[in-house]
Amino acid sequence: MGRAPCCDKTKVKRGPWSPEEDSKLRGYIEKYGNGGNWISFPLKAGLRRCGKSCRLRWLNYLRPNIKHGDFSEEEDRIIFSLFAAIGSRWSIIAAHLPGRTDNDIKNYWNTKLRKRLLSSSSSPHSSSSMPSPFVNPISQDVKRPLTTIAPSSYNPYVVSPTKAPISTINGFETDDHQIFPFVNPNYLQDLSLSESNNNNNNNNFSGSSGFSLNHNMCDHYSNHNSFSSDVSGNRSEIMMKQEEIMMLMMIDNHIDQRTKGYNGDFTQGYYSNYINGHGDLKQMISGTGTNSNINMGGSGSESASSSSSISNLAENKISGSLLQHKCLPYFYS
DNA sequence: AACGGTCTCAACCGCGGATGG
DNA sequence: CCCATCCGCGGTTGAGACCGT
Repeated sequence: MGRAPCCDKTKVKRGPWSPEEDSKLRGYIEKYGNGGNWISFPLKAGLRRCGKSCRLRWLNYLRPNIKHGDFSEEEDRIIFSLFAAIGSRWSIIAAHLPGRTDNDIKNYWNTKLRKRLLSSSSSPHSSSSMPSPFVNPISQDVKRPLTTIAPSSYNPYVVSPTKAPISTINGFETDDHQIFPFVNPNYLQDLSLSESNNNNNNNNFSGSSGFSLNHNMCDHYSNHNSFSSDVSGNRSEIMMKQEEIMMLMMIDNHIDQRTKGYNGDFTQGYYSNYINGHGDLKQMISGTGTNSNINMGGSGSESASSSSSISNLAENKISGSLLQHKCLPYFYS
């Protein structure tokens, strides 16, 4: 049994609003407000519309101080940062952009920003002024799934005990030189970050500063069982959950900002708590919640001994920045 | 000019959560 | 607690605008 509709669809007008309807809606709200109840609002205001439709029209279009028109670069930057931190929480993102509605931002993301993000990932030297965290110097030298793959169709844990080369797995073709991001929601567990100087771990992708990208996926592919060997010159491929790659975006972005003297607060404590499973990733990145005040100095043997590794990453960006390594994330959807 | 494909964005839909009786 | 109602959100749709041929 489905949910009861909020109103009788046969008795209300649908589709675009006329200037007369707009005027009625605006006039009534300016005079009386919505009366605390959108459902009964149309009757009171003399509109043959669904209450939800009235609410939407008011909030997204008629309400005062709504900003229409192009987004600024600063707004782009804020959207990128917040999306990286919290995902598609459009209402929260909108709260950081006065005059913009969640619907506006959602549309803008879906039609413009996401495409820019994708094109930046396939363009090794993007000239775009927006953050380009997906820029990958070897992006022309990778394979991708040819078409959208259902998440369940790709499961190396079940299908691939023989460690087949990644290029033979569903959808990959050797000669495919394009990149297309997908999101695979299945493999959150396959990736984590840590700060370590242990380069002997085959499941680590180690930057020169001792920063490690731990991944279990490589267990499943004999030709990718060691990222450290791959980064010495050959391509690496890795499956990542969207949230994970967004985290890397944030890291790279913050490292970027640090190199420019930005007074960033995204430092080691966040990593440590993330990799130790102590905190909520979103809270850590967005700086909210109980993990927002984690001290950055580091404590305990591991973090104390590597307290400067994030700084090292910043200072040795060419060798240290994750996304400049030949480690390409694939997205699945 | 005509046509078809693509893009944009206002509007819709249905769900989850909050609230109050 | 349970249930009904409403609100707010995020995903999706589709009409019209735009663009390339």
